[in-house]
This record gives sequence, structure tokens and C-alpha cells, in this order.
Amino acid sequence: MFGFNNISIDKKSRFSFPAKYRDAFINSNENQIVITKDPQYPSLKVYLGSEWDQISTKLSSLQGLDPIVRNLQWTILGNASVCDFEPTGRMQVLISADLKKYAQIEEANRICLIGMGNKFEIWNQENWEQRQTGGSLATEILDIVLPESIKDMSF
Amino acid sequence: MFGFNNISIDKKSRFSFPAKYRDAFINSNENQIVITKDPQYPSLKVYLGSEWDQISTKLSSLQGLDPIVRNLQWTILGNASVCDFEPTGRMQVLISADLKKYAQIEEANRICLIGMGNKFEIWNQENWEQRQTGGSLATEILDIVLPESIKDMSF
DNA sequence: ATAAAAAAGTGTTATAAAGTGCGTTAAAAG
DNA sequence: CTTTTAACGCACTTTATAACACTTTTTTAT
Repeated sequence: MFGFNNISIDKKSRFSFPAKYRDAFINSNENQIVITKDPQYPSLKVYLGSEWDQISTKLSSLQGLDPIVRNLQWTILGNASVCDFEPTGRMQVLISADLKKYAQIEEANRICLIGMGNKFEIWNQENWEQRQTGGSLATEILDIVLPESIKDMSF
Repeated sequence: MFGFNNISIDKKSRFSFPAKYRDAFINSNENQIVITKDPQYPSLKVYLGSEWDQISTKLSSLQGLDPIVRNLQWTILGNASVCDFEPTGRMQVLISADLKKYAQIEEANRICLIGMGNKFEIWNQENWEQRQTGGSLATEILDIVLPESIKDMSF
């Protein structure tokens, strides 16, 4: 599941996955999609249910008294929106007001959906273009020093 | 049970869990909810009964002569409020005056309920926003050096 | 100590907002 | 030209919350 897609969101903040991903969803037998915040950029991560189960289980088991771990738990777990998902249907997913705001896609009715293999990213179009042409974004956070416990995780 | 929710508390200090969590509560067959203080931030932890049983059993069995352990016992065990809970009903929970005060949600009629997988957190809205945008809070306590006995616990 | 009053807690209902489902139209692909 | 896909619009359903009524507990005054 790769590639760039410029798609629309409707008045109720739903988007649908492009039809080209349908077979992949059906084959991996997914019935849930999880959207959450990206910890570094003003964008969203979209996980398949099975992938999410692994990530969330690992992350929530870590020692929350470590401030960096706790921050990641807040960002990733605390903002996750779990959606029922029918790969044989319209493959529609709702983006919550809160997540829209974080990814700065409040006003626009178009988003960029980027297939990254086992997950997707959702970007506001301007941010995506700026990032791809080498520009940096006001809200990005890159200098995270990771504790040992999460160095082997890929979000 | 994940995600961010901005919800209201009524005049009698009750809030209700969003309906999207109902199935999870029913499936795990919970009939009790426990609210207590967070040891680091001016916020509250909300545990499912089954989860609470494990945490409280483990924590209360630890050697209380260690000052840090004793403090955690006081904070977490000594402030716990156990509520009967009907997952098939309105899923309403009362927040005691004492806990409200600790989380600085005395005046406001809105709270942030953050689903963190096996538990929830409750925050005053201003504190949550400040914390999520990188600010620190007057009453937060981060420099806890944990004794070995609780390094494997995640509260 | 008892009764009245106040406060705290519990439950019900009504309504506006948010979310969901589905048919139709428009656009794109084969 | 036909088929598939994406976008839009509308109707229906569910949910959240405020307002209200009732019960229980606590406080106060006699």
C-alpha cells in the first residue's frame, strides 16, 4: 500500500480510501482503521487494526513515569481514533475535529493520503508540498532523545 | 480504549463515558471504575476494576518503608474512589470534590478524558493544552528516581 | 433527640448536534 | 461507449447535554 493520493473530505469530515487499496485490505482481513497524531509533524498516521494492536500494546506497557515515554503515550495512544472499517464497502473513515485541527486541515476539503507500506500518512496539502521541497514547518519536533525502551519501535 | 474526548460534567460533577467505549466495557465485563490521583501531574487516572485490582494488589504489597513507594501508595491507593459502573447503562461516574480540586477542575464544566488503552486520564482543559504544547505545569513532579521494585509497573 | 432544611446523589426526559448510511451525479478509466 | 471510481447531497440514527424531578444523606435548629 504505497503512493500519493490527493483526495477530498466531505462536509462531515469523512474521506474514503482509493479503490486501488481495496484488495490489500480484503487480503489482510482488516476491519478496523486507527488514525492518530504524528509525534513530529503536523500530520496524521493511519494504521491498520492489526498493526495498531501491536504498537499500542507495546507502547502502553512501557514505564509511564518516564516523561518522554509518557509524552509519546499521550500523543499516539491518547489521540487515537479507532474506526470500524468495511474493506468491501465504501472504505470511509471519519477524521475527528481534534485531529483535523492538529494536521491543520480545518478549512480545506482536500487532503494528501500517503501510502507508506503498512501505514498511511495524512497531510494538509500545503504542508506536504513545503516539506517535500525541503522547507521546515513551524510545529515540527525533531530533537527527541529516545529512552532505550522504545529505540526498537517503529511508529 | 483510546483517544481524546472533550466532555462535559454536570452540576453534580458527573461525566459519562462516550458511547464509543461501550462495547469494550461490555466485552471486558467491567462493573467497577476507579478514579484516583496521578502521582506526577495535576490530573486523574481512571482504571477499569480488573486493572485496578492488579495495580492495587501489587502496589500495596510493596515495602512501605521506602519513601518513594510510600508516597506512591498514599497518592494512588489513598485517594482511590471506587464507583459502581453499568456498561449497559449511562456509564456515568461521579468525580469527588477532592479529586476535582486536585485536577484543578473545580470551576470548569468541561474536562478532557484521554483514552490510553487500559486506562483513562482526566485533565482540566487548560492544563492539558499547556502540557501538550510543551509547557510545564506548576505542580508537576518529574524527577522521580524509581526503586527497583516498581520499575516494571506501569500505572 | 427530633424535625426541618439543606445539600448531595440518582434517575428521567427532551432537544440539538454529531455521526452514519445510501442513492445520485459527476468524473475518470478502460 | 461502457464500466468503475470519486464526490456530493440528503435522510436517518445515534449521541451528548442541559433541565428537571425525585431520593437519600447530612446539617442545623429547636
